[in-house]
Amino acid sequence: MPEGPEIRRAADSLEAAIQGKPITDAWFAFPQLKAYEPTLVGQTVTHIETRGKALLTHFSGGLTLYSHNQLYGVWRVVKAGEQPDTQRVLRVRLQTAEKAILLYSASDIEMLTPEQLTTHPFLQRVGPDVLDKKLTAEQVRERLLATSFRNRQFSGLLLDQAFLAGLGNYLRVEILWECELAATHKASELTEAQLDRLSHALLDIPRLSYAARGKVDDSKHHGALFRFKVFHREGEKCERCGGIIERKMMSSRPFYWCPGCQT
DNA sequence: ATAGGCCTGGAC
DNA sequence: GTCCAGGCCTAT
Repeated sequence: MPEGPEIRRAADSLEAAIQGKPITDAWFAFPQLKAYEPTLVGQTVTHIETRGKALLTHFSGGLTLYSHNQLYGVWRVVKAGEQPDTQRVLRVRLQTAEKAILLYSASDIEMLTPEQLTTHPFLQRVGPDVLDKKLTAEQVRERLLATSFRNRQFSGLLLDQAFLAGLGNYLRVEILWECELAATHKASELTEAQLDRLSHALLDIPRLSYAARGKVDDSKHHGALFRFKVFHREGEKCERCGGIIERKMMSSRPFYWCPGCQT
C-alpha cells in the first residue's frame, strides 16, 4: 500500500508506538546493517519523517534509517516480543519495552549519517512533498509552469517524484479525472482556470486520501471517505458524464480514464 | 519519452 | 508455474 498518504499513515502509527521510548532490541536482516544493532540499543526514535514514499526513522544518536517500500514493503506495529504469522520475510525489527515495529519485504533499506541524508540519490532528487502542510497551490502552480515541467505530458509528469513527491498511480488517475484532463496534456497548454484547478487537486486529493485514514475504497463500499472514481473501474460508468471508463498502459503503469469528460 | 530490469507478494 | 502491480533506476 505504497503511495504518499499510505506511507505517512504508516509513519504516524510507528511514531505513536515507539517515539521517545528507549530501544531495547534492534534487528536487521541485511548483513551490512548488522553492525548497527548494538549501536541503537538505548537510543530512541526522535521522529519519523516521510519524503514522498521514502520513510526516514531518525534516532537520538544522529543516524537515520532510510526505507522505501516500493510496491511490497509493509510496516507493522506489534506488542514487544510478538511476531505475527506471515509469509512475508522480516527485514527490520525495532523493539521497546511495550511495542515493536516490524518492516516486512522491503528491499531498499539503508542506514544514513546526517551527511549521507543530503547526498542520497533519491532524497536529493525528490521534489516537494504533496502532504507538506507548508506547500501551497500557488507554489504547485509555479512548479507546473517551470521550464523543466511545463512541456511534459501529465501521464509521466505526475509519476515523477522530482516534480512532486508522494504521488503514485492511483493519485495520478484520480487527480486527472477530478480536473477533467487527458493524460496527454501538458501544463503549457492549460487555461488559467485549468491550471488553478489542477494545482489545487494535486494537493487536495492526496490530503483527502490521507485524511480517510486507510478507508480508501477500491470496491464500492459505503461510507468510505475517499472513493476511487476511475482507478480499477475499467468498463464502469463515469459518475460525472456516464461515459465508459477505459484502461491502458501509460508510462508503464495502468492508466484509467473517462474518454467522455477527460479531454 | 520509452523499454527493460529489479524486487516481492498475490492472483490465477 | 505465469503474470501483474499503488515503484524506481538505468540505458537507449
